[in-house]
Amino acid sequence: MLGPDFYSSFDTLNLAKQLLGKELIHESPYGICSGIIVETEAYLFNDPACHAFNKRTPRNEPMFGQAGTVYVYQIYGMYHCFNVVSGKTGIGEAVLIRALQPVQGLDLMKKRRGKERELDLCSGPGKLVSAIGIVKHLNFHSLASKPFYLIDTNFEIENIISTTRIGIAKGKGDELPYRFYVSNNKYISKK
DNA sequence: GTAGGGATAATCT
DNA sequence: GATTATCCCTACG
Repeated sequence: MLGPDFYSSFDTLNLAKQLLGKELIHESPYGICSGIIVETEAYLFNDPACHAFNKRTPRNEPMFGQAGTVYVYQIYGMYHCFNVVSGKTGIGEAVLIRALQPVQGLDLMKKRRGKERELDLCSGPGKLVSAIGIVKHLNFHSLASKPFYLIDTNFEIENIISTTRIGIAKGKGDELPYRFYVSNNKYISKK
């Protein structure tokens, strides 16, 4: 299991890249699901798209905690997104996990998602949250402990592609190259 | 296979 | 009252 020092050893942009190739594991009461992280986005404190850009509020409070804290929030009234808090404690920054390559618990993921194709399980931030059973309850959880944590792997990464982020309004940080994904991986959310 | 739009509610102003 | 770090279905070629 990756410990607290892993998350605090990098600034937010570098952590976003370091998270690629790590295996995210959730041991829920219904079973274990996991996947390799293949796509991330960084959100910095001085970045208009960051939830913590304006000020500290009840919703973004986890972002100001220790690096490695879980930040889960609801979006569009129906979906949840999962972030890994990054940077120094007291500064609101985080890395959005956008896609996984499924590894363990495929049957449970298919059941939770109501989809059969592997490509439809974790190829988007809302999808992967649903697939591996992340719930609002895990907000503020530390990824350095069970039941929700990361491990290192031997996953081979040829190259990391850096592009602009998905779903950001024009003029609100849409031009920043803060999206990262594993090249030639078919499980990413989109090209 | 791809483009367009509707669903749906917490959060903040 | 506006906004939103999304997903899925439908229509069309």
